[in-house]
Amino acid sequence: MTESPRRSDATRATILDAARRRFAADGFRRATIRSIAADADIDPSMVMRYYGSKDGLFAAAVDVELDLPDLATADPGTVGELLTRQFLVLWEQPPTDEILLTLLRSAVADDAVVEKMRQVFAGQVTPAVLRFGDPADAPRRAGLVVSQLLGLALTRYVLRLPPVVALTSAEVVAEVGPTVQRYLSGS
Amino acid sequence: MTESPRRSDATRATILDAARRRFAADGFRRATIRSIAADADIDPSMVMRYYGSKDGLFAAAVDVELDLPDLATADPGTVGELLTRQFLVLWEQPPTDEILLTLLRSAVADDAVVEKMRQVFAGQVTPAVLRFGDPADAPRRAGLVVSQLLGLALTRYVLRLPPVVALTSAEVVAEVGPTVQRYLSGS
DNA sequence: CTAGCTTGTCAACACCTGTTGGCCTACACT
DNA sequence: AGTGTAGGCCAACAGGTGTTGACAAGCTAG
Repeated sequence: MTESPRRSDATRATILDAARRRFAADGFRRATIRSIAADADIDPSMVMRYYGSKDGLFAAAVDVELDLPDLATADPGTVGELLTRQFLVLWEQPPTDEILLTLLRSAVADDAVVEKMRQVFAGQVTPAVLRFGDPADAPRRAGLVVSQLLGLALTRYVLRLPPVVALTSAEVVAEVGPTVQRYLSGS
Repeated sequence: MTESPRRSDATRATILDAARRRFAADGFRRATIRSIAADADIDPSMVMRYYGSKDGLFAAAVDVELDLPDLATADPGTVGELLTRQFLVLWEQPPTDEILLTLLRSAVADDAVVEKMRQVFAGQVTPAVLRFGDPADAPRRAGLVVSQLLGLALTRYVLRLPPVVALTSAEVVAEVGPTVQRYLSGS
């Protein structure tokens, strides 16, 4: 059943890699097919051949799996810190770091990406919160948690506000963790 | 000393108004001079005549005065709620609502706008926090406060996550206010 | 009334974008 | 060895961008 690996798979992966980097650095609109192709040392028309269009390439580049921890089996007293720590890992380690940065950078400019972020929220974040506490107000609690965590990502990785960048991972967990904990537990 | 009002001042203001709306709706890159001119019922070249360039127009459009409350004279016990409430007003009332949306939408795509946001942070937010509590760690506390408040703006006004949009102003103040309070007071 | 400056329009420029089709090269199979 | 096909490159397209300059109308000062 498994397709035999073709010669082109390498270039395909190279393109996707360059695309992720460019999208992360420049956002969807500023990142051009030509610049991505140049980074991958390939002709722009190859990008079209393999991914159909710029939109197709973008869709392939931002397919992300958050792998959030199971909050149901976690220690209820430190679940806020756990989630915050995992969030930092996602944003600072390949391959999700570039993907998430891309999503956030592009969400502001394109409505289609906003929709994609809502999907990630509804499909991956809310279900995780749903396994903790009262299911009735889970969406509301998930929304508050995300407002804090995405704000952290925005100020730390996009705007790079110096005092927020200066915080160590442990400090972030210590400061922001309790906030997430309070939102999760239902204030 | 005051310049006599010219006939062109009206068009000038019309252009700036249309620009703010377009920038807020589409972000810097997607908002074109032609579309702004069309909204203002004016020729594109007029925009250039009055504002020099698209960058000049943008700079004029995002000149913002936050008018944050004086935290030194406020009740130290409710200063978090006070700041959160004022933040909501800024984001939901003209003329700052469109300006702030523009800044946030464009900051993600353009490094120059990121710099502008850092300036607003350093020039208007940090000084306000500086008037409350220990000056030594004021930048750090200001950074944490902004991480929560900008995250709120991001999820509520840009991504429009349904559960966050559904919150009333009073609910936002009740949920987020204590977080801001804790950050301000130094956890 | 006339001269001059302001306000505005029109057309064009040079550039960059995503996208397409034709062509060459080199491998793989018979 | 010969041939078909996949991988890759080049040149061009149509459309949209910010920006510019020349030119027409209209108000205002002398």
